[in-house]
Amino acid sequence: MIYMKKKYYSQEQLDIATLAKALGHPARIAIMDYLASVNACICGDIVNELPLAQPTVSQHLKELKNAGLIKGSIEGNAICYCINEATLEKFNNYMKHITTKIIEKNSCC
Amino acid sequence: MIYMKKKYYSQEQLDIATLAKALGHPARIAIMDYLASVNACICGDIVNELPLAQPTVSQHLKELKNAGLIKGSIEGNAICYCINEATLEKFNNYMKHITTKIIEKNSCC
DNA sequence: TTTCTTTATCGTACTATTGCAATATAGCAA
DNA sequence: TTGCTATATTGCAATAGTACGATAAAGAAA
Repeated sequence: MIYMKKKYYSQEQLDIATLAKALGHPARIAIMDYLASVNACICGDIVNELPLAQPTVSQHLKELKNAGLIKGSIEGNAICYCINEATLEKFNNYMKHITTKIIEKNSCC
Repeated sequence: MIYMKKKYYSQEQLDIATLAKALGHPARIAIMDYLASVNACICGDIVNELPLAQPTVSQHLKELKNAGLIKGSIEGNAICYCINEATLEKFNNYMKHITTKIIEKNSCC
């Protein structure tokens, strides 16, 4: 018997997957780490912090920015990047939500 | 002037990126959602839950399993999957850690 | 103005991911 | 045994991601 496929993806599932995907590369995790650890918002120092060429770092920054995980503001001829707390919070809440749901139940394996 | 690249990625950064990458697809988020919401650990019902063919679902389950996000146990000729809480917790802790670091500082943009 | 500095974009090569039909495997039922 | 059910694997086509050299853009400095 052929079953009907029950559903496509919800907007929330799409959103969370986009955020996770943006975080799904060590270079981008390293950028987030770095931005979180630096007192002020630093721009192109990230290039010196990573084992990657400048265009590659720029590309990773663009992806993080597109996902809403970081913000960039122009400062002279440099650009100041920093983490967008709100987006990170949204992601954390979703993950916490899933985790809580499991802990409430008795898992069977 | 040519700067030396300061570092490569830490093991933690590699691990977290792997977890994020595994979560970086709506189908795999939907699987996690479903596993979290179902009272008992269900196996191939996931195929009926998603708009994907069985081999594709099997592939996504394999990736989640490889990342350590889910566990599978054989039950007759079926396989019972469930979320690996420990891995999810590890991921959540890391994300929480980054978020906390930012909130402590005054971000500048 | 010219030059330097900083970041973004383009073009391209390479690699990885996604999805599925077909097939294989493995246990259960008869 | 044969057939059925549940998953996994293979093979392949299409798409997406990664990395970087070359170059562009745009403000700062001289």
